[in-house]
Amino acid sequence: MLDPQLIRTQLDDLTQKLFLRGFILDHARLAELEARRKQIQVETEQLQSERNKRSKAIGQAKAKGEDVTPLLETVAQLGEQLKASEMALEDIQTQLNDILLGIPNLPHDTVPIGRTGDDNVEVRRIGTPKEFAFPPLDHVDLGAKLGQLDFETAAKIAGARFTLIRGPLARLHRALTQFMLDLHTQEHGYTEVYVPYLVNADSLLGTGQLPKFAEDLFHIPLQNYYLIPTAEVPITNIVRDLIWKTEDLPAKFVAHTPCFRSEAGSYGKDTRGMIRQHQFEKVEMVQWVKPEDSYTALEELTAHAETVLQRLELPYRVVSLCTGDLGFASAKTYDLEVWLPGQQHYREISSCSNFEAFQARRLKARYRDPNTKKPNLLHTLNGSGLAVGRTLVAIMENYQDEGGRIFIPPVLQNYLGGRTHIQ
RNA sequence: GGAGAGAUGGCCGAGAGGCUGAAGGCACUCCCCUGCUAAGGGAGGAUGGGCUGUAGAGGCUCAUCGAGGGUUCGAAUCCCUCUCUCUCCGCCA
Repeated sequence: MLDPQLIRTQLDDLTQKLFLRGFILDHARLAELEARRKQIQVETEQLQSERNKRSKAIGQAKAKGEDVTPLLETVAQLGEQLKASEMALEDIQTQLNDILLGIPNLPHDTVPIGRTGDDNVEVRRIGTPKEFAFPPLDHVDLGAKLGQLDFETAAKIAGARFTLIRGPLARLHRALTQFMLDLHTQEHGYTEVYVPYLVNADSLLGTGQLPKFAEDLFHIPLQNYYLIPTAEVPITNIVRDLIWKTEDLPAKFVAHTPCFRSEAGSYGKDTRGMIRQHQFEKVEMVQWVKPEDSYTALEELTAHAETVLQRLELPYRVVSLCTGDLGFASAKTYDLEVWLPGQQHYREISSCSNFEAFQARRLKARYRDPNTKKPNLLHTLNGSGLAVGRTLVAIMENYQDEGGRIFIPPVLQNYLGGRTHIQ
């Protein structure tokens, strides 16, 4: 959520910045609602003040043993008036709040301006795609050849967009999460957390998935739980409604969780293979930091994710998302895209974002500023480190040989009991 | 699932219709005292919002005692619903 002050004081500027990311703000309606809000709120508070004064007087008169009936008469219609005013205020505040909750974050000044993914800017490219002496297969064919990747059985058990992995490949998949967690906890200073995979609506509201993106989520209506679409939700909500100890900043947490996404609206997109699934594993890094540190933190967080790719010796590039491609809550995002020989394309494998105070405002996530001694909103960040399923895909495709064997990257071999390849 | 108890400021903990935005304590900030530390004395201080403004100085004001409704001129305090926590029994990985 944006600072409501911006709507009062810098509506034009705001409208313009939001336009850059493709969001049309209903400027006139907002201005009108805001004017009415101001009038009604002042009115309501005056009435409340009046009521408080008179009630206090009644109490004092009563204490002295005086007759209070004349005083009671003077308050008689005040109650009705107040009730009507309060209802009007509540109504308008609900309207304003609904609008506010639907407004995306403002892009940071360093975010490239553009409309679609084609306008994203490549920041750097690390590693060189391997030249294969044969036409490299994609992971689906490789998995079928190995007999270890089975989409048909998964479809029977659950439906489309699910995967069944067998044997050594399943172990490799598990090894990847262990490797990633070990790296981030042992070398990057993150605290591992185990979190709920089902969350309530408040948590999703806090991180920004609700109310706008309900159709992307799996919802369990009976108990009113939602399956998490990313560990960002449970981890970031650790700070909800808290004043975090300033000496415990920056806070850095990492978790491995499954992620569940309905993928509504992506029909026909990435239908082949395990690139886009209803259920996938991810190792997620989350930080909350002082506002002045958040852009340094974004660079560090991105580097932490990159380290995974570097250790796995996978070629990748870093892309700065343009204003039009930015996620709803993000002020700035770097995507890491790994090279997939089977597709001859770089594909997103991690997304690292700085949300500034956008989530923190919804979450009431604060710290005490040592200078002012006042609570202040934190900045939150997160990034995948990495998406495990896609990492498995990347390893299969980049480490295949002509016979369809998959070599295991050296850093992973210990996690697989010394195994050097899968066949 | 059954029976009971509870939820109050950064933390602990009183309060049981009006003078309580909330005693007391801890932690915190400032001052005094002390050779240093410890101890002691004094002062301050919740959070969020609105209006005004010499616009992070001030002034006025509203809301908030788990959440949401209700009763009342007036609710932390009474009533209803919900959530969560704890204890005992049952069940279970």
